[in-house]
Amino acid sequence: MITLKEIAAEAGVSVMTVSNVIHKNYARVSPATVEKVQSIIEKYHYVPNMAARSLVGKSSSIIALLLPMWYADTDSLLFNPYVGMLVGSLDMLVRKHGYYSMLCSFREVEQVLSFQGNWQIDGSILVLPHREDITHRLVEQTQTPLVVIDRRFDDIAMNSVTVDDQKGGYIATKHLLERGHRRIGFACPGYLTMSSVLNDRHIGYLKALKEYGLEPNPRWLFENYQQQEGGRQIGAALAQMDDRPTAVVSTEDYMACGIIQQLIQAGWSLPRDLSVVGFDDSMPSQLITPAMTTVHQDVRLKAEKAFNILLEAIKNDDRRLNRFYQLDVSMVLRDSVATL
Amino acid sequence: MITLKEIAAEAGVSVMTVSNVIHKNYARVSPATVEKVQSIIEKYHYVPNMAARSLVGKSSSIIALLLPMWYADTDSLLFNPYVGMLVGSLDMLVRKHGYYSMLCSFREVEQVLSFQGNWQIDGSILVLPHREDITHRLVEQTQTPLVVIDRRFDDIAMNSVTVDDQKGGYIATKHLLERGHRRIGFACPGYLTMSSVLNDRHIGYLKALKEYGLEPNPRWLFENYQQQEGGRQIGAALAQMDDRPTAVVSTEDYMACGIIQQLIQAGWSLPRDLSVVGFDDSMPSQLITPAMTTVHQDVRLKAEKAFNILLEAIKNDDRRLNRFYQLDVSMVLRDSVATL
DNA sequence: CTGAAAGCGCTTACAG
DNA sequence: CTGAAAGCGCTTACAG
Repeated sequence: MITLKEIAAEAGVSVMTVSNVIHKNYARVSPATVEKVQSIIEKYHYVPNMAARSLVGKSSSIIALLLPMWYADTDSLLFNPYVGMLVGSLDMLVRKHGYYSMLCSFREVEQVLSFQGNWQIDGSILVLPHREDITHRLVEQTQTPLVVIDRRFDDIAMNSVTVDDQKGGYIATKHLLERGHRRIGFACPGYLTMSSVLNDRHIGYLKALKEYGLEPNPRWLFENYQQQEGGRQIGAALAQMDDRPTAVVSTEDYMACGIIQQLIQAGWSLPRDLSVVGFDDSMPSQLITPAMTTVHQDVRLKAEKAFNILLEAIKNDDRRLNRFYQLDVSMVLRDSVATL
Repeated sequence: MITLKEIAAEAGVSVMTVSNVIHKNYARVSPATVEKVQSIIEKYHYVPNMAARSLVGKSSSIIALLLPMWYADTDSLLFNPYVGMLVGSLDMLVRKHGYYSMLCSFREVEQVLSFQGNWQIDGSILVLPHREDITHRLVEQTQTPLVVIDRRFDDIAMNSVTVDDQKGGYIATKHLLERGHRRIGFACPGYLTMSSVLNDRHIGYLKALKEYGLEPNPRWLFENYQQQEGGRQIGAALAQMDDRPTAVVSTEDYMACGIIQQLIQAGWSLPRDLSVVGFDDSMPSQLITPAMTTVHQDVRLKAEKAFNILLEAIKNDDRRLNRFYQLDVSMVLRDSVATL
């Protein structure tokens, strides 16, 4: 690895002249010198040492992608395909803008703060922050710009990008109502009251029912484990019920998949015997049969909005600009809803 | 952010004594001094500046996770759930061993080399390297330890972890043969001859057929687009055939999902009308109905083996130790194969 | 047990 | 247009 010093020696100029050429401060260097230095740079494939830059400058060019490990000790958040999609999209933006992505799996706020200090991170993006307490403390204590995806607090200045979850719950339910359903259940993981995301989706559900003059039936609120396992349990419960709904809105595609799978295995014909609407339009929703009608969110756009806010916060050197973007949602109609 | 210098000043000792305390060189510092310095470190939550360390030492503590962008210009490799699983597993190991993960999406070898120089990367792991030419050049030209996952070259020293693909193709086919099938097709993406991975799976398939005295039927070699789309095309083709197989081995779960989905939509009953075996045991294989019988590979173990080899290469300061590990595969029996 | 010195590769004022 | 100097935060010999 060749250094500025060696280039300077070979060109017979000072180190800072080479530095000026690299940074294209051509006003400060004669064209002849520029050319000479340039050719040596190319000859040796000079690449700057970012550690040295980071040390002297105020910027490290590193963006931290914060991945909480609040679910399982041995699982990475990247096992979740939605997170893969989000992190992948973010990384492409990071690279495109000349930054570098570092992964930071963490359990405690302190780990993030250490990490940020270790690398003089320019900014961070937090993904899938289900734990409200830790997220709140992180927002309070971070010393560098931070954007939180999928979570917003009203009592503190913060940057975030969320999805219009209320609308999502609303249009999912409304779609079923328009197809003639009046007995509509709601399926979600068992921490409905703890998660504003889930809670908003539920509020949207209630709102749509109300518009049709319907009362929610408490027996049709299915709280269970998350993902497929919970869905299978709910499917099994549905199969046992006398007074069952004709349709279910699920707050997760994976849970909806579990419901569908369980019932098909029990011999039901879907969507005839039960209509299901999922949430997120994640990959399996189009792989299963019947392909799932679901609430779509644009994950790439989400990444873009988050990154743009982060960029702005970095430029303004303001760790909490208090910027906010709410993504729209839309229905993707496939085959898991029957018209009554 | 407090620095060594400031801690030294407050403790009334030299910078290098503080450094010795941090590195636990207690033999070189009196217990009283250790305690005094320790308390100041804790009081101010000192964290080392990794850029400075990287600059002075030989190690940056950064591991690069190399993600080729040879598929689509706008897609990250992390959109692939298998890659998410792998990268997530790797990141957990990286963190556990005191390293840091940087993502490096790239298209050309030169980008990787620059990246490695920029950050004085300690080591790199390359994931999903379908492009043989670029991978080969990368192995030749890398200046730092590198482990390649899923690809091996015989003409050059390299570190790699692969899967016993030949065995995979063999046991998948054998399973069908044991269940009474004699008319068995093979479905794969259209670059069978270019990919040693796919080719090995095909060799295993042929070997199993041969054991049963069967000739492969060229009409039952289905090459198509990759993933679900190709599977759907193959499903459509199968639906049209007169002389069709009773079972298909697919080199990809996603492709197998497409086949299954297409045929169910065409009114077929699976596995009665067609048996399907997938490959990889990726997440959707258990979400669909019928749940898919597939060849399982242990992605976590794969990550572990790759990381261990990398660690060894780093310790030995040898960029091409020429270490190699081949993962075993096994059948996961679910519901997509009928007994004839 | 403790410290003064040199240096990693770069950038940032400053002087000419 | 060009350069000498200082310094970012740390570690590594070396001397005592």
